[in-house]
Amino acid sequence: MDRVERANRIIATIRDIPPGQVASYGQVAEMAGIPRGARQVGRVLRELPDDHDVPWYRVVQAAGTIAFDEGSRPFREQKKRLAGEGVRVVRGRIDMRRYRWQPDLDELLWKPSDAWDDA
DNA sequence: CTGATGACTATAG
DNA sequence: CCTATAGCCATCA
Repeated sequence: MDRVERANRIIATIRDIPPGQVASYGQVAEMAGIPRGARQVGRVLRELPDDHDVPWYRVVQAAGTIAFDEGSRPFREQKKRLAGEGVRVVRGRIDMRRYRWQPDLDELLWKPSDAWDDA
């Protein structure tokens, strides 16, 4: 797997994060098939072209904090975009128990009938 | 090859 | 909550 492919998988994973939900750098890496690649995720995001439409703001640190310095331009931008989707940043933190992207749970919520078939 | 660098993370005090 | 420390790993000088 070369650099380009890793980047593509990371980008693809981030695109899959549903609006109103977030994922940590480490989570994105793991889901992209790159264990312990949190820093690589940050690198990819940092190197995206200016015009991209990747939902970068849905990626936050594992603790629920925004990776940029509080008060910085990107920090405010990210907080603003998240707020636009209903993700609140309270006292500098996002409640991960509530907003963390959980693919398994999403599936249950989206097509519950399938999961209940055998009942 | 070596060392420095991060949009990172986990743990300990 | 904060700092320090130690892992982590691709990339670059």
